Formats: sequence, structure tokens, C-alpha cells
Amino acid sequence: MQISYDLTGELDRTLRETASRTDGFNDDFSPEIRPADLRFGDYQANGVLPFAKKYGLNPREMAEKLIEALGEDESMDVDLAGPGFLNFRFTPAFRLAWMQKYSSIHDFREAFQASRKPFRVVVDFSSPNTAKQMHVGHIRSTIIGDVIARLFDFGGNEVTRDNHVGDWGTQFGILILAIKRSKSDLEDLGQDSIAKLEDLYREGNQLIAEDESFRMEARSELVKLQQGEKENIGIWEKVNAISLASFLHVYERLGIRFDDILGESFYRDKVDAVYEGLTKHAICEESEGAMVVFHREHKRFAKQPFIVRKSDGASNYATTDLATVCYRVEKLRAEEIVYVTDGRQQDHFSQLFLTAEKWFAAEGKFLPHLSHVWFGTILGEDNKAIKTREGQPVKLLDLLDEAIARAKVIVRQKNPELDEIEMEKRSRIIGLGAIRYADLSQDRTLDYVFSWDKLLALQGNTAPYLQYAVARIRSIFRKLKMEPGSGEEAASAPVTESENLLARKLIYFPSVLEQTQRELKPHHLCGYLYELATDFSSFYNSDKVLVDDPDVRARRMLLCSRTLLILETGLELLGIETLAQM
RNA sequence: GCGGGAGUAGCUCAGUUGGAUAGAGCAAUGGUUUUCUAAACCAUCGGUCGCGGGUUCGAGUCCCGCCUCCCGCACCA
Repeated sequence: MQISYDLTGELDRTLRETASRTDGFNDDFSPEIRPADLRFGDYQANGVLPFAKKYGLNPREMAEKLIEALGEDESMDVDLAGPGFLNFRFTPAFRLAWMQKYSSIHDFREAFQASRKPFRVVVDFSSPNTAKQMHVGHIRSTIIGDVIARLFDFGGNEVTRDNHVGDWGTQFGILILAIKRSKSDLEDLGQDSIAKLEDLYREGNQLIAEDESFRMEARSELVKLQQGEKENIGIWEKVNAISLASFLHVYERLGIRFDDILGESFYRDKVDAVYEGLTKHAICEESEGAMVVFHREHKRFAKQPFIVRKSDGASNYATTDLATVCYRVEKLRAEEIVYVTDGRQQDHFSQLFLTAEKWFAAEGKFLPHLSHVWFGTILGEDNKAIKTREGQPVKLLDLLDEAIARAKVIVRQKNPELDEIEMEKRSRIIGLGAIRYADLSQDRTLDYVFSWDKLLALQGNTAPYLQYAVARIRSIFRKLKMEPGSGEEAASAPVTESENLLARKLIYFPSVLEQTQRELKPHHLCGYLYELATDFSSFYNSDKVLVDDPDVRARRMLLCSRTLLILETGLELLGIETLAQM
């Protein structure tokens, strides 16, 4: 068989081609290539069984015909097993050839991009509200969104990372009320100004909870702001400046960047076009004083309204989200928009997408592919979502600092002689890696209970385990006084069991990456990297690289440098840094 | 009530869309270091895949009916 980047795809093509010239098969036949259990081989084809069933044929006979038509192939062994499975096992020579062909991150990138057409995509993520500090609840959107943007980028797409900050919502009415009543000076809030703002916001919430007249007052402050009243605009601007500085501090720590930080306020002069458009095409209607969209054809949204203008005349996030779609189409020429938010907003996005579809269709405009990449809630120890208003939420910055501090205890324990700068660097990379990985290694649609132990566990399927594998490989090359990638020219095919297991695992990387990209679920990549690191650790333990025999040494060096390459490529996609020494 | 999600080993979770004898980590027990970093490796123990039906060569995965938990459902985002 031909050496191809993604061998799942290559086997699929090969079998389809073979079937097309084999009696009894037709276009209905789908090979259904899957990675196989180690006992059976590298890949298996399950497709003969359902095909034979459909046409009333004997599956084993059909499978035999297919094997015969495939003919002898030096690159793999093909077996018929069970009721009609085809098992494929690549030869060590073929594994060697694959490793030789794909030897750099450029090779992977190019091969990955060759199979797909690039597009312009906006990733909308993180999106904290101003006047509040970022807390644990923001970590998932921020990290998952960052990784999704990295995946798109790796795929050669034109990515815009947009932080759709909540700087125009109802919270401002409440906050302005509290600021005015307390006569706070926004120029002089002291050291932790963002925390002061948060306190004021909390006070405001208490006020409106206690007294209906305060609620009215807050609402009118918001309307004044939205109408451009000078004093309120001034307050609003200062609040946003303070908030943004505090966000940027967190992003810097996390190593996250944005192309745009266009808050909801950016669209405030664009919401009238939304009202006009929806009204003109009779997509919206008046209900209980508000302007809403019902989707008659939909079971639930026929009765559950999508409110695009509140009864007090103010816009809300439905309005700005619609205006945002327009902007991203017109100015960014987006072909795809991905929203990374909490799963509790599923209804909102379903309604948003339905409304946008109708509106754009009515206008005859191109609508990008819209998708909602949602994730579960982070829960407290009581199994309830961590609240923002009651109780003290864990500040994101504190969380990161504590992760680093905890990592430092272990780094110091392992390397007591290290100087402070190096100690700090390693602790940061290990601590932040652990935080990121804890979130990414679990299926994003699941809720999880927040706990320090979970986030900072350094054993099992964790970032430090992967970083440790990287450090060990680097250590081997350091001892050899050679760079990874060199000294492998004379490498021969894998021989020992653990060499072959490692090589076998390396070859799976492309199909895992493909699945991760297709489902936008980073945990697939995490699981794979963990398995790879595990196979490497077994190999490391049983097969020494620094041996006298030059043949053995060369072939093991090749395995080391490819493992390193894939681990680092994978971790880079996850936004996790690595170390030469741990 | 409608909709979304979850229920798999004592605990935390995978399970590539219907494949072969359901896998990891943690915890527990035992072993491995004059050998490239033991933050490691190897082994043992551990299962009525929530319950009951059904579909078929084959079901943790699909269809039906239940049970439990979390979340959303009119002007917060």
C-alpha cells in the first residue's frame, strides 16, 4: 500500500478501489475502517458484514474475494477473521517508511491541510462581562476556545479570534446606580480596582433586590446609557478600561491572544438595522410589549419567544448577537462562526441560528455556517454551579497562582538545587499546563466538580505526565549531544515489541487529529497523547537508546524524535508548553 | 410538561457513531533502580454498562417504556 499521511483514509480508498473491480460488490460498499484491537492488527474493516447482509451474501466468502483481489501487499498482512472482519497489520518496514516520510511539523501541517479546503472562521470565545473579575466559570470558554482556534489555524484556515465582551448589558444600569449612590471616584479605586467595581455591583444588586424603586432607577440608568447620555457614558468607559486591563492580565498569564475584542457595545449603532430587517420581513412580532421572534414550525420555539427588544425599548444579547452575525459576514467575510459558551445557552443559540437563517434568506444574503460549541458547567463541592453573585467565586487569577504555587512545591522537592528563576519557570509551565489539561482532557459536554486535587493531579492522564515524557526524550538527546531528528538516517525498522507498539501508536496521530478537528473535542487528542506517552514510557523502560550497537541506537533515536515531534505538536495544539528538563 | 445532558470497576473518566473476550488513571496489594530523569515501569485485584422489553449474525452504543440526578424554558448573558 502507498504510504499516506492518514492511513485510515488510505485503507478506505484502497478497499473501495478493490471492491469496484470485484464481483458481487457495488457502490453501496463502505469499508468502515477502524483502529483495531492490538490482538487483531492495526486497522480493521467491518464493512463487509453489513454489505453481505443487505444483499443476502455470505460475508466470509465476500471477504475472501476481497482479500484475493487485494493481492499480495508487502506493506501489510491481511487476515479474514470471525464472521467477516478484515484485519490489517502493517509490517515494521512500513512503519519505518511512514516515520521517515513524516518527519517534521511542516510535514504534518502540510499533509493535514492538503485534504481540506481552507475557510475563514470566527471563533467567539471567553467573553467575560466587564465590571466583574474573571472567575473559574470563565476558564472553559477561554481554554477550549483557544484550542479550537489553534486547531483551525493548524488546518490552514483564516481564523479570527474574537472576544465578545459583555460591556453593554443590564449590569450597567445596576452598576451605575451603585456608583452614583456611593459617590465612588472611579479614578481612585486603589490597588485592586476591579475588585472594588465588583463590590459596587454586588451592592447594586442588593439595592434592587430590596426595593422596587431602585430597580426602576437602575433600568433608567441603563436606558440613559444606551441613549448616549454623557455622564453615564463617562462612567461606562472608565469601568470598561479597568475591566479590560484586568482581563488582559489573565490572558497574558494564560498565553491567550485575540484578534478582536469587540464588545456588545461595538454593535450598539447596528441594532436598529436588526429591528428594521426583522420587521420588514415580518420575522418578528410584538408580544407583551416586547419585540420577539416565534418559530411556528418548531415544537418549542413556537411558544418560547426569542426576545430581540425588551419592552422598555432596550436591546439585549439576542439583538447584538444578530448584529454581530451581520458584521462578521460583511466586514470579516466569515464563512463559519463558532460560539464557545456554556451549554445552558443552547436554546439561545438555536433560536439565534433559526432567526438568522430566516432573515438572511429573506435578504438573499449568504449566511455562514453557525455552530455552537458548548460545554458543561463547573460545579462546586455541593454539586451546584459555582455562583457569581452569592458566595465568593474563585478568581481565575488566584486559581492560576495557586496551581503554580502547588507545582512549585513538587519542582523544589525534585530539584532542590535549582535557582529561583528556573524554579519559577518550571513551576509556571507545569502548573498552567495542569490546569489547561484538566479541563481539556475531559469531554467538554460534561459537567465536572471543581477540586484542587483534580485540577492539579500530577499522575495518570495529566499534562505533567506528558511533559515528563518530553523531558525524558530531550534528556536522551542531551546525553547524546545531538539534536532530535539527527542521527537517524541509518535507522532500520522496529524490532522489539515495545518499539513496534510505539511505532504503531505514532501512525494513529493523523486520524486522531482528524476526529478532534471534526468534533471540536480536544479530549480525543488528550487521550491519544496520553496513550502515546504511556507507550513511550514502556519503551523507555525496556529498550535503552544509548547502546553501543549503532543500528539499534539509530532506530531507537528515530522513534524518540518522532514521539517527541508528535507530543510537542499535540501539546502545542492544546496550548501547553514543554520543558527540556523537569 | 417540553427540551438538552448524565447514569460504565470503590472513586474520576475513555469507549472512534452497531463489531470480536468493555478499557485507563486514582485507591488497594505485590514487584522493578550500580543501566538514557522512579513525576516512571511491570503485575494482581476490581463489571448485572441505571432497570425492563425490542430490533439482528452481533447492542455500553439504535428503538420503545420506566427510574434517578443536573440544566434551560418572557424581557440576565
